[in-house]
Amino acid sequence: MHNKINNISVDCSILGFEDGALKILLIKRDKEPGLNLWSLPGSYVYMDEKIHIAARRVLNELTGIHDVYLSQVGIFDELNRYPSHRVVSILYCALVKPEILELIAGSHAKEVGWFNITNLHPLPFDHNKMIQMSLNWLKEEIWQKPILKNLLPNKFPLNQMQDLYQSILQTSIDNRNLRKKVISQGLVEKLDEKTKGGQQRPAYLYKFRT
Amino acid sequence: MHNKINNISVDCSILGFEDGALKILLIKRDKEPGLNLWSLPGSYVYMDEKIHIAARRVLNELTGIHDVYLSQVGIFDELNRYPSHRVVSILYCALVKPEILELIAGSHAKEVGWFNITNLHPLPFDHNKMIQMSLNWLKEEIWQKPILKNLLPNKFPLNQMQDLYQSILQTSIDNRNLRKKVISQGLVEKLDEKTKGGQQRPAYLYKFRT
DNA sequence: GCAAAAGTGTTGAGTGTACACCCATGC
DNA sequence: GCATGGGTGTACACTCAACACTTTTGC
Repeated sequence: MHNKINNISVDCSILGFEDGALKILLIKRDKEPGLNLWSLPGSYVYMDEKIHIAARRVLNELTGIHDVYLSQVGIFDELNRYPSHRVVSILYCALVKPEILELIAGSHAKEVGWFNITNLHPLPFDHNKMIQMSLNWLKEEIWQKPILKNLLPNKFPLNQMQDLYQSILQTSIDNRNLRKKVISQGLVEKLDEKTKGGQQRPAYLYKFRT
Repeated sequence: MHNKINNISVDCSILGFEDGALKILLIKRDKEPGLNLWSLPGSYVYMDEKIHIAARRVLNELTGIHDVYLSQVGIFDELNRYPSHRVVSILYCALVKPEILELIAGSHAKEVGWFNITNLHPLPFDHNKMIQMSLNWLKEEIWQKPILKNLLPNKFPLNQMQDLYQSILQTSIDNRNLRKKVISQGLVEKLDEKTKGGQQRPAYLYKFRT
């Protein structure tokens, strides 16, 4: 039924944000080539399956979760990118909220782990390049669409949002300017609620509008 | 030698600008499916060929020309987009200067023709969608990169440039504002030369910088 | 009361947009 | 001299970037 197209695959770069740092989800490969190496999750595309469906399938098999933001970011087609034969891979990037992040780590389908995206060790195939492309894609998208919604909790203090911007852009941002911007643009909305349990002054929580 | 990957193809949307209108190059298909229908030029990708090379090959076979601006714009993967079997197609968009435009029309490799991009008749497969995506892509790129360079002659009056902007964006633009913008940004440079042979006041010619 | 993080305003530069008339040439 | 397209300037609104101190809480 589900014949593979063995020249076309998808790979997923699954990003999350925790403890002020961007993380990526890797799996320990359970087959050759690259057995036991940490790598991006991926799969061949089936003959009767649209490509983005294949990407969702990979995500679901891995996490059991459906409502994750997913976007196509590029094509990798180096002739020798995969050792055994020619495989063209379509790269997808998924963004997951912290609420789901823990859940995924606990899944027992495969051995999975969240890795800090900075100073990541070498991965097999062209997976480091793929991650680099995901980050570049994210940098571009960040000002175009309210995409950070998918990396932040439903309620968050603005400073957490600022940390996220800074992690992605790899620069520091003026807090007054950022606050003014996201509020005046109507991107976020202040709630009647504050953080508690912190060691200092509590912060107002915000949520994304729309 | 050159085995086809028969699930992966490229299609090329080749755009030009002439007589104040955007045009697209179509070929009359010389094989089934769609024999004798006008359509985008395309080809399977070979096993030992990168995808963008396949796109250039299509262009070269058709026109004999090498230095054409070419960019990947999207992937088409509807299950039934091609009648006989599953083919995933990568869409490329090429931009050609008027100097080359005539030349291509005269090539005798295949029956080719330039068509006005507005009110284009229905094309086979998903080719109308592809063209639509090319136009959307062009609209986005137009302010990001000095891409119009590839659609205008080497020397051109600013009003011609304005016509091109307007054709692409499908809106009218204030000429003072546009002139100010492209000059102050250093996008174009005034030459010591004017149009001649026109029926009215000659216009200064400009060229793209870089 | 003090350490630590949260929160807040103003100014200047630059950019985008709206808008209407004179200019140079061919005929 | 007139029709045709070529060319020009100003004023306002908005957006962005730079910059440092006060406030609130937990301990």
